[in-house]
Amino acid sequence: MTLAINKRKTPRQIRAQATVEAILEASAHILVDFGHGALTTNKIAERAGVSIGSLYQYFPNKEAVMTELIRHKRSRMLAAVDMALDDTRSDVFDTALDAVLASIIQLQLNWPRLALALDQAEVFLPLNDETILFKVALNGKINEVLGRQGSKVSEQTIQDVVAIAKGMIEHASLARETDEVDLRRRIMRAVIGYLGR
Amino acid sequence: MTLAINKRKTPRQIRAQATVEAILEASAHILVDFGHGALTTNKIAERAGVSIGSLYQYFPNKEAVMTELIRHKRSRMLAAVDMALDDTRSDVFDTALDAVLASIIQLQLNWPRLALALDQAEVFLPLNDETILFKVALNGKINEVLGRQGSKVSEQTIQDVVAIAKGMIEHASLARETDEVDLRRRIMRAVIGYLGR
Amino acid sequence: MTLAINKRKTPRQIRAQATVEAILEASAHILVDFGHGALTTNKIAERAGVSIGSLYQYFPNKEAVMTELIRHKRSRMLAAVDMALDDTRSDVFDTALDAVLASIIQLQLNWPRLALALDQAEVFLPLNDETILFKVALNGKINEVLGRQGSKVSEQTIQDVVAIAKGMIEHASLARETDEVDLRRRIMRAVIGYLGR
Amino acid sequence: MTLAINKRKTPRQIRAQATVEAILEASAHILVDFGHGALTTNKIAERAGVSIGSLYQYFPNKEAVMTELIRHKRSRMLAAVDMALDDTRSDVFDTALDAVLASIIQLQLNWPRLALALDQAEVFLPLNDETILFKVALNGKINEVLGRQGSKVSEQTIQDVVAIAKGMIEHASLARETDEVDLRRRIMRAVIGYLGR
DNA sequence: CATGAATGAGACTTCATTCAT
DNA sequence: AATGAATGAAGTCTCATTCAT
Repeated sequence: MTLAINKRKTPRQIRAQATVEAILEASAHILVDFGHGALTTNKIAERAGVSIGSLYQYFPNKEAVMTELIRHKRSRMLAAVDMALDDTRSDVFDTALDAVLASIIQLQLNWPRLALALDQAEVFLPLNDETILFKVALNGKINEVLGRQGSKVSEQTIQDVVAIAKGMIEHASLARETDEVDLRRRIMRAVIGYLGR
Repeated sequence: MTLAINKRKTPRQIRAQATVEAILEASAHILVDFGHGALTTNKIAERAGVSIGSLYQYFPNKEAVMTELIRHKRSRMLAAVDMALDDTRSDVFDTALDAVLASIIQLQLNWPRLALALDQAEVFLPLNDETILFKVALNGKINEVLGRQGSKVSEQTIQDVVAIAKGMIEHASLARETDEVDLRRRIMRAVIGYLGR
Repeated sequence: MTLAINKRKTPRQIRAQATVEAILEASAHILVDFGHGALTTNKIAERAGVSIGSLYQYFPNKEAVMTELIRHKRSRMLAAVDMALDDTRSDVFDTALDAVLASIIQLQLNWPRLALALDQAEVFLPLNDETILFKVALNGKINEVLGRQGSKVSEQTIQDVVAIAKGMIEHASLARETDEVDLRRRIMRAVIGYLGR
Repeated sequence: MTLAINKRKTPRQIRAQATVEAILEASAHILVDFGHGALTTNKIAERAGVSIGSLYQYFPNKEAVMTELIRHKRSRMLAAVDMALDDTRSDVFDTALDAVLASIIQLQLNWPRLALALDQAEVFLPLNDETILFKVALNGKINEVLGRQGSKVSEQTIQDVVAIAKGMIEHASLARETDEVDLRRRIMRAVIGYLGR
């Protein structure tokens, strides 16, 4: 039992992993193509090429699928921000912020419909521990970026910066903007303006 | 005309008008108390103290109830902005912007749950003519405010300002902020910063 | 009370009569334009320019409206047959049959959709006394026509002749035939052939 | 292909096939026992000993159940006519017509109420491709029968023969006739008389 | 484990009919 | 009488979930 923990995945586990991913991918596609209202467990299973019974083998209920989708999105976002921070050779504030914004924007504008759908779904889900943890983690990273500016920033400031960026990125998604560079420039302007130089 | 599109029948008697209002009020309460997922026509009718048949006498379907709710919210918002602009004796930019923000914030923080629920619902509804008209009208008013600053502003700028304010207000709603004055101050800072002096 | 029975209709009665007729006419139009499935009491009242309450003033229920429509159709049919028989100067069998068929065909092909709809409705209604009386009356008249042929005819023969004519006329309705003369000729052929000269 | 049009899902397991048959049988029984107006999806499912969900697993809507019933009836009719034609050793016209009539009459008088109900339902359904194909197929077979008479017959003649037979058989159904032999004799008389030797 | 048939609560909606005004 | 607002039983259909095979 315990011995197996760190062992390479058995074929069974590999297949299970593939099934889970097929289900998540199918869900994302349905959200993108037909919207939230068309996301039913039967359609997900069908599109994933899996039986409905199998879906319930891996997810206790429909909400769990959505939750997992959101979890993935959050992971990608945190990872993207981390990578942006690592990539940033200089510790210059502007460069770091720019890099972080670029990574987030890219994430959102890549599949704007999916991103918007997940944004919506997030509101449906109860404000659970996981959500709080994510926000704490993200705010921590943003804090790190803003810290490079020199002065200390308050929690409120961090939240405001996130709110500003989120508002502008979501609007860009809805407006089907595609010019990521321009969007980033405008968000930079808003954030820096807000921070008051 | 436009108003009648989603109506099945225009109430002629006072009683009918009361029924329509009861339905809308009940819908708002359910949204606030239990959220979007609990909003069913039967529950609405029950809470409104009205038969399900009466609901369908005045609304062709469930979506129409939501639409009407959104329509009301938009009307209130435009009216509030108008009033803010009228009230502003001076033509000073800052004062006008402050007044407009105050009125909008007040609307949103008054019933934050309802406002958030309607924000969500708005995304579900297709971007129909009515939505476009509302955005044009709102942007026009914001343009008027920003114009008092002296220089001309682009459509993009207007949209960005709206996006910034919307993002910050929605975040405040979610965070259950209650200090409207502070929120307004921070939004002012972001907007003025974005506009660049 | 009793004194009034034979008096000229009062204005009130005249208005009532007009309402009843408006209702029946509206029903016929709806049947013709939208079919049986679209015939609802509210639509009837609306199209008749009458309130739903008034409809129920004159008809105890929806079925009664249909029944009255069928009653009218039957009256027209019996009257048409009577007239055809009266008009026929000669007592020659062929001429009489031809005249009767002409009148019935004309009735059916005039508003084929209404006629078909009423044919259908007839089957829905229970086989009541009125229906039996109508059939007896019609068969009596057909018997009279067939009698002019010389020999006596059985009840079975009468029914068969009616069935043949009804089958052919209904098919002509469905097939949207318009050549009444040709249809009559073919029915004559079938009936005379059946009677065996 | 054509068969699948109104099907939601083709049953793969024996259990599923049984469900579909139970639904159709229940529908037929309800039509026979209570008539068209009592045929509701809930009653069908209940009588079939199946959940309402199962009904909708195999039929997209209520109309599809009726359609399938009619489809079955048509299949039985075409098969019966084919068998009658095959059985008829001699190519004598009278014998062939007699055999065909016998098979059709037998079908209709077997469950007269069901047959009548389906006749009615047929009129409700739009004259779709399937209906046209059926009529063409049936007329083709009748043409074959009539052709054995020697002379060529027109399309009009075929239709008239079908209309005569249909009219008489339906009347026999309604009149609860049970003497199939006599009915066949009378129809033969009408058809042969119409054809005029 | 996988499959997919089956389930059934419950959502939306219609429409014949009633009744206060 | 006329009006039309209101009623609510009942019908159609969906979809998350279970369970026998």
